[in-house]
Amino acid sequence: MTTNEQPLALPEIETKERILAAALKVFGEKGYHPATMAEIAEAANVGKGTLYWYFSSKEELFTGIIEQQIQTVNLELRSVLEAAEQPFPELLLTFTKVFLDYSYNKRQLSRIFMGTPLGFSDELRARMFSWHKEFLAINTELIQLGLKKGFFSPDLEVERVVTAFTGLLFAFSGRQFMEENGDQVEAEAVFIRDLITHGIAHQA
Amino acid sequence: MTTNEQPLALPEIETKERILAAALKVFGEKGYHPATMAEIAEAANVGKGTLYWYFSSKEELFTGIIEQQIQTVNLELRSVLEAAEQPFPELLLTFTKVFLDYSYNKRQLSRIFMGTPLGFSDELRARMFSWHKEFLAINTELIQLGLKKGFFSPDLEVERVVTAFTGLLFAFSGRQFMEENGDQVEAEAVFIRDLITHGIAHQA
DNA sequence: CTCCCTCGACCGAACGGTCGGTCAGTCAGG
DNA sequence: CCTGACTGACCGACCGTTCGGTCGAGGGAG
Repeated sequence: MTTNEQPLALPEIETKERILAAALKVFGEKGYHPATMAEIAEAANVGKGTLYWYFSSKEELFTGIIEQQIQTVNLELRSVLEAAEQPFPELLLTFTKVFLDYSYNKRQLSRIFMGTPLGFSDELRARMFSWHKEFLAINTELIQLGLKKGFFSPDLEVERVVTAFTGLLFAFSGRQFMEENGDQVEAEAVFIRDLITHGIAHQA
Repeated sequence: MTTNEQPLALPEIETKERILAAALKVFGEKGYHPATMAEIAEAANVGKGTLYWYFSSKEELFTGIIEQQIQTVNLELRSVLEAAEQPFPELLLTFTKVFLDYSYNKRQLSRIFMGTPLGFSDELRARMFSWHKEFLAINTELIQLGLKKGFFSPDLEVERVVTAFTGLLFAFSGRQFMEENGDQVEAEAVFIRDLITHGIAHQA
């Protein structure tokens, strides 16, 4: 109990982490179908067979990496909702910033996540569907919190608001085709909050 | 000159149209990579070789079909901008409606268009990039028109507004993962216009 | 009208290449 | 010397593309 601190990192874990990181990179750069296992193996500095020691298939590797990433964002977002005694516009701002921060840093994730959910096995498609629903659920919580706090008019359709909000999040997180002028997270989050609260027409 | 009216439709044209329609369908359902030429051929009721009589490669077939579709939307959108003596909020509404109408009917297109631009040849990637830029250009025209008409405050960053607007368009056109409650085009377009003009907070 | 030749749209078996997945084997550590 | 992490040559399935060939319409000659 005294000797085995953390010095010798279990090689098992290290390799698995290396594979996951490489998979995120390669899947993020090329998308699911064009990414090859050989490429991932090379990027992880392991043999192709090693991938199959840790993961039973390309799909499992893919779902593994995505689920891990999504849980990270979702956790962060949920913690924003929990610590929510700020007034709603502040909350909206923080939420937006957390999301944008995350997706600027892990650009690959949003690329994959935004990507067409097409041409996958039924199982994978269902999985992606449920990820998306979970993400929508968190956003719905946010919006409903706004409703409860009297920020939104009660006759607004929640689903519609959620669609709009996530659309804005994705649009600013992605900029997938364009060059990045990232790290304007603050300004962009403010813009989104303002757009939602009072619009962007010249005069009120 | 008197006899050869249009009775015998040139079989050539008919087949090519059939292939294009089949390609739109299959690419739209599965995305670029998982779609196979065999599948497209089957859907078009032609032999696989026939595809190569009309198109020199899978990529060319793909770019052909997309370019045709995109030009259609772009043309419609531009015509909205041209006939623009309406006040700006009306214009915004019409523009949005046209876009949503189109993409509800041709759902495949927006799926492909929104899809990850990943794992393509450099040439195809560049092509997709330019399609996207063209679409952004049209939206920029719209926003700039709003600026000229004094609808937007002059110190708003145009690019930011365009990003937000296209994000909203895509979010409502897509609903890619969700069931469709389409044909609410009118209501959704109104929602977007209102969001932009005065926000959706409870009181002004 | 008929025979035959030409032509080009169309076909699908086959080819070459790629990729996910396998497995017999290696080797370091205990 | 056993165990288990790890390897990479290899396999079979699949896919884009090619190519030799079919078929039927058109048209010219008899």
